[in-house]
Amino acid sequence: MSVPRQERGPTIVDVADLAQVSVSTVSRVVRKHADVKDETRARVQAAIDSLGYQPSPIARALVAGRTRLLALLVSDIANPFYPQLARSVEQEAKRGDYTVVICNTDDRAVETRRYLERLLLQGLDGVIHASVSHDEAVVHELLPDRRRVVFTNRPPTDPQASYVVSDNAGGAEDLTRYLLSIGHRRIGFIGGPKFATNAVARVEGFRRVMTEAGEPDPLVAEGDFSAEHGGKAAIAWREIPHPPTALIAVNDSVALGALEALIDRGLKVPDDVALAGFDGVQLAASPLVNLTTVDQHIDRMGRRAVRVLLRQLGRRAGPTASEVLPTQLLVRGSTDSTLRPPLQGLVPGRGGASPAGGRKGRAEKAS
Amino acid sequence: MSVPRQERGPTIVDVADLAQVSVSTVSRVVRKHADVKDETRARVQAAIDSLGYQPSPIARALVAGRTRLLALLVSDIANPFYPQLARSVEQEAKRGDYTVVICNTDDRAVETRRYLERLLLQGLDGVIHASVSHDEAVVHELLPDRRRVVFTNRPPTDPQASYVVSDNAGGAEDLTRYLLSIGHRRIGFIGGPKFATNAVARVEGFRRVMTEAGEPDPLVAEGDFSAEHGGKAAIAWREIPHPPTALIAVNDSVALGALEALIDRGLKVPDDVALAGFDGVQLAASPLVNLTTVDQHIDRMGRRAVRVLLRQLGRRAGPTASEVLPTQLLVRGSTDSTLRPPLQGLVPGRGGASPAGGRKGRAEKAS
DNA sequence: GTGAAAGCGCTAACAG
DNA sequence: CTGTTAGCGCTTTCAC
Repeated sequence: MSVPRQERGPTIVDVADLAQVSVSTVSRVVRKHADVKDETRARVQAAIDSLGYQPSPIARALVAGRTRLLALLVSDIANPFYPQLARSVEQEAKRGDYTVVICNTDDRAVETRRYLERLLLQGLDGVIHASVSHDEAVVHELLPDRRRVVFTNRPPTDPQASYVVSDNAGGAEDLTRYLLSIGHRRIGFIGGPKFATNAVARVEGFRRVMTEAGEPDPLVAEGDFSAEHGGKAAIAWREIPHPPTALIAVNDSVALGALEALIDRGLKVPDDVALAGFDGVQLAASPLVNLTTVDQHIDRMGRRAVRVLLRQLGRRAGPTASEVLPTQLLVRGSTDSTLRPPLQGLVPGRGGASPAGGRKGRAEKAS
Repeated sequence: MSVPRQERGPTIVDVADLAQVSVSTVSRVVRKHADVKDETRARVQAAIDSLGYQPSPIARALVAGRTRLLALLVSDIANPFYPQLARSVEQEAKRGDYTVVICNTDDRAVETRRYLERLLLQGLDGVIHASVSHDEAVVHELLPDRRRVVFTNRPPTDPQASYVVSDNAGGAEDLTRYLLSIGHRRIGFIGGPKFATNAVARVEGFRRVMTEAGEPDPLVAEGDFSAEHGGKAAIAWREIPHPPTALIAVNDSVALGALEALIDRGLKVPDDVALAGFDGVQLAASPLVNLTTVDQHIDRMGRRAVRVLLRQLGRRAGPTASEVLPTQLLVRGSTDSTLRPPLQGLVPGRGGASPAGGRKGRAEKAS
């Protein structure tokens, strides 16, 4: 393993030599810490500038036990929800002079463990946990200090744990009420895995409202967060006696899978079946998709999560903090045919008619 | 800044004490380096196990000047191309016991500089540069050792630089020839920024084939990689005297933007205008999109890039290596109406006809 | 105000 | 085969 060694720049000793002071004085100047005589400070600063000296984070980390490194744990970077979250997390972290590492867990606790073990040894300072895996125990085991972690996207079980999540149940309630209000009675919920507490909360909200509406035992399909699951569930329900007239997917990705599968079967959305998602990813707003959804304000959630984490990291004994953010229902063409439907009527060259074309109503209306 | 200090686990000294040997012996055992008597090794190993000792990467990095940390520079994690690339890069890096940090440059050289400065100080070992920004000079300035960087996605200018890229020109040529072969003469190319060498190569391939076909001055719209740009260019060309009958977008994201804009105007794809992309992102295969594209085999590209980088990192004097990977044309409904068109004929509830439904031909055929 | 000295946890000669 | 000895580059008492 004769690997090339990183060339190092000037060290604190070089600066000290040049400025004719001790290293401790240089250290003080660099950290603008204790009192240093103005003149000395100036001399040291000049030496720093002329050498282009920059302190080594590695050495600092060795001494301080801190790295200004945060990890963002996501389920699947290929699910558009996570890149959106990642961008906002990264941006906010940058403002606090932290760097973010993105880690894909694939919702497997073993991956959570792998990353955490590795990065903690590497000197990780904190974790933004946006993955929904059944791994809370692992996190608490590896990071017993609750202040170093903030859960987002899904609420944690541990009452001590810090989190920034959406009002998942409330959002699902709003959405369900809306579907009932436009006349749907048979509504199917394409759910996520039962270890995902955000998915569970959404199902609960749905169930609650349905029960209130006199539909105490609505259709619910458990599964994972894959588009395939969405597609399969949507199709399976076409075969049953009284197929649902509306579907709610546990998130936009699953909704997209359902939409694709429905299209594949030649079904019309929203006329044959209405469809809604949850998250509010950008893609859902595309005219190709035009999906009714519950907006989590992903950017805000990411920003808030970082703020909360940095606050906890910043003081010695501060308690953990938590936030529940409101959601917003976005009604689009996939449930409301007076708006543009998910898909314009573009038909193959031979046969089939084309629609009126152009816009049909506003593309979207907030709840 | 009274920040909580990371609790540290047992150190090498603890192990040495327990095993009644010197730290160097422990170090040897840990690194399975020099010869250690079996009995000693066993004793040390027992101590390691009982203490649950794990060496500190930070201290190692301080001594070795290496961290087993790689950075993946991407233009925009929200462009589906990059998450797909990131997954394969991450996976391959994991196999070599490296950890990958994903960095968004937004295609701004200043961001490249920011990340690189920061991470190099942090002890970054190598860089997979998949962002296409005009920042090659910055990279070479900050990382003069060419072995520490591999460019992917876009070919670098520096002849010494290592890279793993697709045959961008060739892919564009294949695509253009295909469009000509199905009868298109007026083809518009929605290009990217001129600082992006991959985009430039694609335009060149396009121009070459068009010239050969007797269309020496085809439509080309320069711009950025945004979906907006795709939409605007596609629309703008509807207004000119002889609008193109086919469009090629510099990548799938731009193509998606164009598709959305065309739909928005009530135009039919591929009948009013055919549309193709470049990249081969998963979304392009969706029945909602069904986009003809040039497959870059993103996963393979990411894997190869990591391999090349790790090889260069691994030996002291090995020369830099480079690879150009072949592409594959994927013909789908956005250019071939005998396949399923991008959008099934789903029309609003009132008015408009619905299509035959079900599949129309194979969803896709390789070139 | 400033400096000297002792590490942080590990690796890497160099001796035995 | 194994131990001793220097550091890696920085922070941090504790003196002066």
